[in-house]
Amino acid sequence: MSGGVSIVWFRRDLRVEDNPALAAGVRAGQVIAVYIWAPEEEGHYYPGRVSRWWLKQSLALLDSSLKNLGTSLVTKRSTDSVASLLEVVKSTGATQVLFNHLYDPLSLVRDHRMKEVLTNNGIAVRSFNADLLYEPWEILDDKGRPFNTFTEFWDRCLSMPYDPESPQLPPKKIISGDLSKCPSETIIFEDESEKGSNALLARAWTPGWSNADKALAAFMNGPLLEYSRNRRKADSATTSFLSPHLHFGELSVRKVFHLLRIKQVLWANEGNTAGEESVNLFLKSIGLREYSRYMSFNHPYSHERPLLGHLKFFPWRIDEGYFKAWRQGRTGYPLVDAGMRELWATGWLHDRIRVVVSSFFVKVLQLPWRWGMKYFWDTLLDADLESDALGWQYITGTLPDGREFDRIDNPQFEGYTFDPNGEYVRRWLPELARLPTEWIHHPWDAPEYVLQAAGIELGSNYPLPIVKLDAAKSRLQEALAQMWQYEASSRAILENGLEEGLGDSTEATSLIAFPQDMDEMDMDSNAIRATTHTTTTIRHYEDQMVPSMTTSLLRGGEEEESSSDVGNQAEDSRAEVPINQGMDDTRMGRTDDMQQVNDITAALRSMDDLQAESSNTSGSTRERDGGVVPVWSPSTSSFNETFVGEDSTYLQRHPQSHQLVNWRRLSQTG
DNA sequence: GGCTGATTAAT
DNA sequence: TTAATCAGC
Repeated sequence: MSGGVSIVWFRRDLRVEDNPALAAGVRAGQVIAVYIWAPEEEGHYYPGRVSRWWLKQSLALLDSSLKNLGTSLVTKRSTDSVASLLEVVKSTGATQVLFNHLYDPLSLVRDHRMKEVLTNNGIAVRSFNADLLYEPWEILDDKGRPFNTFTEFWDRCLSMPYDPESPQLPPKKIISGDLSKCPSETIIFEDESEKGSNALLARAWTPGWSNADKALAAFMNGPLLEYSRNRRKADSATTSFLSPHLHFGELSVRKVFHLLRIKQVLWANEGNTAGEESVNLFLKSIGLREYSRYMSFNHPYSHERPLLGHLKFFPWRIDEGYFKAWRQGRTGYPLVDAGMRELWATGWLHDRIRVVVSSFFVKVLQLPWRWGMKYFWDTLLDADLESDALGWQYITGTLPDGREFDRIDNPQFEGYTFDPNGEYVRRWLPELARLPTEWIHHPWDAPEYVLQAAGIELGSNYPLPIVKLDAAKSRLQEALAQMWQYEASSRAILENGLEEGLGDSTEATSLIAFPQDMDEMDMDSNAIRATTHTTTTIRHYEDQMVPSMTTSLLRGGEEEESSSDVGNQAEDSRAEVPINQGMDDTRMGRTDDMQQVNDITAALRSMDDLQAESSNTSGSTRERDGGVVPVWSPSTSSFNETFVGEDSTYLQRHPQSHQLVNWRRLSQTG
């Protein structure tokens, strides 16, 4: 292979350090580094404004690093990244393509297709792990099945018989391939209207892999020590600020892991238990990121479907007024509103506050969790499909180890926990700045003279609670009762064998469309065309395993009518929304009966999908450093047996729930 | 040192 | 809510 030309396809691995694909290219001879911008392939998940801003800076820094090493980054604007890649291969005479793995559902499918297309064109394709401590298929329980609770997963990660790969140094020099026939194309990452807002971001953030390294050092030499003590503050100053760097792969998580471990040993030797504990906690948050990829790989639809089936029947409120009030920070609950204002203003939110606002969204407002997830996607600087899907499913209670759905968190109490002095609220809600701490998290209880002295007129310059908590509690009980009822009737339909007629006669989907005021954007059907047949290619150990996904499963995303940029919409309409003077519950639209019928039929349909799923592919094993690593197969992935285990307390308390999505039963029939 | 009620964190 | 840890007896 020496002397050959390799394409190194950069995606979310925007670093030269500890980048296995790049290193392999350098070893093999000449390198052509390529970045392809094809956001239309992301469908609904076209990157938001702040995310694009970050990407632009990060690519510029990567390019300059590559230039110092001897080549430069070729950028391409495309609507079909596989076709573009093939073009680059042909125009440069490359003989192999190297890339690092991604685990979001769209990438899994696209990368698999890419591999097939290139291989059919006689091009060698090799892929690597650069994003995780361990590949998802390496972490299995004693029976060889994937874990379905985080704690078990993470315990296993920390007790693996072999350590995560050690981070590699950057190459000293790159021999560039001939770029003359492969010119870069200009990529437009921001439009004129976005530039003003983006200018502010540069004050707080410095994207790019070398800056990520500095941020890591700053965190490890500073806030890390106090991490366990400080993590309960709404104030972000004590967090690592690494998540956007990690999202774009500017920072190697393996490097983070190894450095943390070294630090931990040092502190342990000094008897510094607080420091030791802090490292454990921070590692856990790294672990959650790992787990999000793990879940996405094993359940490639988890960004749009609840993993516990009964939630399909929850009667979400399709209420754009609620949605808007939440986005604008006008719910009347100061901690929630402060969070939403901070998110809007900065693209950032402390993890604790993300939990607060999303829990409020799902349980008090009863809005569909995917709307909230989409808004996070559009506005967060560290927007990350896998992490956000995991987070929202956790909050919604659709994971076996998620929060319990029927418990409503109280923003007032959370306020005094996370923001005891009200500083956070005062910073983001200037209209409440003069309110004494005693009332800062529940202004609706404040005596009139206190409000007057603080210049607050509730319902005028700050809203009354959009929904009172006791009302929210009873509404939630009703909704849950309804959910179980729908679930029971759909189960009855199933057991009576009526599913065929229903399942085939409708195009319904269990997905609730994003609000109509978002721009329509169709998915590129090529991008999500699933491969239902199996290739017999021999896998290299570093190869990407591909969970098989049926077309019908993926089509859920296509069929959906909607949307792209919630964030822009929010911006446009921000000023127009009057303060909500305590909304009348009866005005709130529920998903109507038709929607419920659709949901039920869709649930039935998805069972067909699952059955189709289980008939695909076959498993095998292969060597890895002397150990045997299972290759992905349906029996170790996805849909069978998962979440019906006895280990889930939620399911124990709600035994009805797993009748519907009993994947063990499904895979037997499939 | 062991019991008991309070506190807290929970993926 | 519950399990685990902690303070105080």
